[in-house]
Amino acid sequence: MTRGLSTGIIPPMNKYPFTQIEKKWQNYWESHKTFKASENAAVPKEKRKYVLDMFPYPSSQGLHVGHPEGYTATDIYCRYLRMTGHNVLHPMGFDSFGLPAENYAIKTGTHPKATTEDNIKRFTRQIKTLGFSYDWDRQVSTHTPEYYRWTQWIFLKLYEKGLAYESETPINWCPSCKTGLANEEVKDGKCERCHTPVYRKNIRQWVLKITEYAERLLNDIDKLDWSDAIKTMQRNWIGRSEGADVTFLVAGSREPISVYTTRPDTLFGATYMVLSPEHELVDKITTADKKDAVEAYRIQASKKSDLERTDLAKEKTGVFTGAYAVNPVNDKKIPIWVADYVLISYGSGAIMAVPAHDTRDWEFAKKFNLPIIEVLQGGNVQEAAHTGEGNHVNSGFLDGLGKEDAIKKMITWLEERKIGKGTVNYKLRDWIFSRQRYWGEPIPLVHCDSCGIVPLDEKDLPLTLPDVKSYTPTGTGESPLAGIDEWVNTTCPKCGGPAKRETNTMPQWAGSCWYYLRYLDPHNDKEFASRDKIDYWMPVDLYVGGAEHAVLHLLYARFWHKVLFDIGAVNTDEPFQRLVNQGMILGEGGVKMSKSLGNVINPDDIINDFGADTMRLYEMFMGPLQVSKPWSIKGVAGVHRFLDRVWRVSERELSREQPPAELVKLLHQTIKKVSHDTANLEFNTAISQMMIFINGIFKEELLYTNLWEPFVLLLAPYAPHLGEELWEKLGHSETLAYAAWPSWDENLIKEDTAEIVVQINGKVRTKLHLPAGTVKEELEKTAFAQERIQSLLEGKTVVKTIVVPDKLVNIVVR
RNA sequence: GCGAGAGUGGUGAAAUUGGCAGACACGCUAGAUUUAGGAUCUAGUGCCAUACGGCGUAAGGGUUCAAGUCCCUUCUCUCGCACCA
Repeated sequence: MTRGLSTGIIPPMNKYPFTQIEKKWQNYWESHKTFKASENAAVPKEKRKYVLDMFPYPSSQGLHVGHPEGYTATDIYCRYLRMTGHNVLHPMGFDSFGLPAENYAIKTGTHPKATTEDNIKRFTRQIKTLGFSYDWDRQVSTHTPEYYRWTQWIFLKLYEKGLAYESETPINWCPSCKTGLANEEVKDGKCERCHTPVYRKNIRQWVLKITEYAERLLNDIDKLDWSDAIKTMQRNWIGRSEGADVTFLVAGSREPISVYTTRPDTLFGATYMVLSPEHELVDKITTADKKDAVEAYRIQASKKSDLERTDLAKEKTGVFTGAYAVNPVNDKKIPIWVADYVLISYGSGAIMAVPAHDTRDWEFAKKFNLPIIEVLQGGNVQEAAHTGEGNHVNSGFLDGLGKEDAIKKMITWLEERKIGKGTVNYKLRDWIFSRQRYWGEPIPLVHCDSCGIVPLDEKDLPLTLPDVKSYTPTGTGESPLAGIDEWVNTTCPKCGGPAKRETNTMPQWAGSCWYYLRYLDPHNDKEFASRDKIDYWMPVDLYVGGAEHAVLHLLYARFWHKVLFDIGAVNTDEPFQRLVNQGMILGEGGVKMSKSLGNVINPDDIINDFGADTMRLYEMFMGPLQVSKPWSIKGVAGVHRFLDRVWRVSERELSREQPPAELVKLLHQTIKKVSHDTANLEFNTAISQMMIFINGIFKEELLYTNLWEPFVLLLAPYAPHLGEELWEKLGHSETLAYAAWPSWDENLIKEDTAEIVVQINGKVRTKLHLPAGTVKEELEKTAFAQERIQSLLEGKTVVKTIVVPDKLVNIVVR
């Protein structure tokens, strides 16, 4: 027996044979296909539920304790739904393209497919040992050609709609992963995956026009039943702002420069302009004598990583181009500078600087001695930028106006003269969609010398990944696919002439953008999913997963779904109606679980020592699903003790007699509480109530069937193996997975006596036990009649008395 | 800096609408049992006080008969964004 070695503590003696029980029922469910879902037309729409887990990346580390948290929550909920008469779709699959398998391939030469499929096997086994009620016949893995055929198909639709384009603009380059990254994959200027600082690099990229959907992605957030935290994050990420584009002309050359500003009303205070170092006009406008200085500055700026560029924000840098622009409102000549505090990627990459009322411009102006002109009253602009409200001054036709009016008036003025217009801007940028790596979906396009870019014909999908000799990225901006001549060289689908395949692959997010649709019809080889099945199940009723996907996966998937909606392929414009983010499970003591701290818990060990039911129950008992909470092996043992007690109770002699009224009441209270809490995903308090129930009947010698049968059904979604075993012990031959959920009788729950708290000035002085429903007058009378109350009231004046039936009497005295 | 969320015993936490703060569990204390037990059972366990009683939900203020819950100020922590013009 090696039991106990793995978790480091000796587990309680195995009083209930969880190992055998769990194996037995897992086999039963699998062989009976107990949880197979089908599209039964007789079930009305509101009784169909699609409950989805975020599918895992099958890493080589296997499952960690964070995975079962969300999976257990949805599993309990699904089992509850089935027992309450719902048709439930609950699938699982794998997000199986990704860098770790490829990096491993570079190191060892093992094909990522082999690693990935081994890991999938391991994950599947681990997930199955937890007894989740997935319909495994619907499992999908995004790396299989049967799956990515349709990922490519959707890409072609995006391309057809003009939502995919090639671009050479600078992108975030991770030198360690040797690939470009989307903005969403950069955190604090570092690669989200490997924490290497990223820098900007010009690479030919495929980009998806997510910005075209920015407004809808923003507005439709309101329709979603998601946490405010995630909704706010998405809104901030989209970052809508209203303002104006204003065109300045370069003095002399009359070259137009467009700037975006949210404060066109401060135009009279614009004392200089700034172009970002990457701005295309820099070369054109820089005067001969400044060429060297400007060029040096641009080179210096381009070498900075994003991290350096933002971290060194305290000290503004910049260089004068020698050129001047004309401020269109007053025809004043203002100098044009180049500075890296202006970003090429936002607005037009150029700004009008209003140092009096913008902190960044103020700092810059102070450093380089540029004029500061106050146009809003209320501060001392020589001392600090005044960014608050104020009436306009020094602003010609805007003088005396407040912010709102002045903005409106200025926009009208600009529009009349055709030198500007009101516009909306977004922080959201287009989604850089190609990766210079091997292990991803090939992009189904070819480059033809005579026809240009030509999409593959749908019937030629999937375009499969060829085998390569070396997985090492070239690092020059081409994927390892570029080295496979026989794959790269092809013929043009349009003209039949020689052509080259696109060698970039799709980012990992591609497959997860639509997997919830493939579950609906995973074996369909005619369509990505049949419309009937989409109509039957969509949208997803409940989606549970970690908050780390707040702006990546969840925004991308919403975008693709809207595109699919627009081409008439799906029935809803949002995929995930309700979203719940589970909290993180921390190590003992509240620190993060990490390999370096050696505090990572392997679910296999817990299952070996305590059983899957204990593992499930413990993770739900720790606290509310949505919050982070620390692991405690003592807590695991405590929950195991509870299940052990349940088992021991079940071994008592069964009695068909009517149980004592007190216990019937306890049962009905328990049914009510567990029903309510399970429906609301408040599993921790539901478990507490079941513990209270067991504590209540534990003292009895007999086990009353009338109490036990309903309780077993309540427990079953939480501890399904034990539930089935106890159900069988009660003489049932069929699974309880579809047994009717117990109902409660409100009359049996009612207490017949109420404990009434008697307070004086809000402090509890005594308690009364009176029949429930006793009228106010009677309560008040009884309260005042109490000896203790009488003595405490001596010498005091009663100001008033508040009576809450069945709750309290509060006597206010002076 | 901006945005969002959270602060309750020794620990994880609970508390429909403002109505007995701390359910349930861990840990701890004492006892029972001796069946190898770190198993099981019983009782106790917010803090101060021998007691009467008092004090307690980050701190301070407010509304109210009554506040963990509502309002204001401050502090701390977590998460997200971060020169977004």
